[in-house]
Amino acid sequence: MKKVEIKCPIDYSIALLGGKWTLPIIYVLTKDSPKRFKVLEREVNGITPTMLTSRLRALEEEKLVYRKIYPTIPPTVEYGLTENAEKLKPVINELEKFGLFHQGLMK
Amino acid sequence: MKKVEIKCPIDYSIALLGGKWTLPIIYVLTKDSPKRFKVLEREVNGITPTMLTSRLRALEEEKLVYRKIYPTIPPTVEYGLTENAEKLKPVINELEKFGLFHQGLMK
DNA sequence: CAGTATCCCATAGGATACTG
DNA sequence: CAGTATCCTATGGGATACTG
Repeated sequence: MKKVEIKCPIDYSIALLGGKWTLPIIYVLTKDSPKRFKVLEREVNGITPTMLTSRLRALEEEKLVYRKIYPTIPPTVEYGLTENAEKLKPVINELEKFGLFHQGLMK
Repeated sequence: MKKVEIKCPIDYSIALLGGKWTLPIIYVLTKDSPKRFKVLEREVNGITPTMLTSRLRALEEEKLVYRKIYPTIPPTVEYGLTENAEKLKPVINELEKFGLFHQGLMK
């Protein structure tokens, strides 16, 4: 057991999740998934299409989000959480608890 | 990281903790606190004095770290976790678990 | 020892316009 | 609808040198 490198997974997680939009996107998907692009754009407050596309592509590569295309006219694309993303729920839950605590602390 | 008035606790936590060095600094302090500046510089791998100072000042303002100065020659300054920072342990723990899981997933 | 003072840069993120 | 294509900016972060 190398206790010394135990902080690496934390760096790793922060690199993965620490962006401005990553967890907000995942969060709205935890409440209801899958969702269409336009719905995400509306529910993730303040995000632009460019950023949304960019983050969704990354999340796909990281196997946290899947993408399903329906060849309709006009196009329909659905984004949903993968099984792997289930593992994020405790993380989100703890971040939420801490956020609430610290917000209370600072005012 | 900027101080914003964010409603969503998750956005808030990410804004607070999402930087490159914040959690690494806190993490080494969870293992043993307080620590002197030089010790932190050594244990937080890769950090520069500039960044370390910058992050420690922010963490002080956020009441997660305290600073104690001993008027010795040469100067001694100790940094330690506050009680509030205890609330971060579950967050760190979950981030660590997720990091390990996802690292395994991706290789 | 415990920092500052500068200067610099990459890139995350944003604004706007356009398309299959 | 679901994106791209451009272009641009702010700032988080880094390198180096210096000081009370």
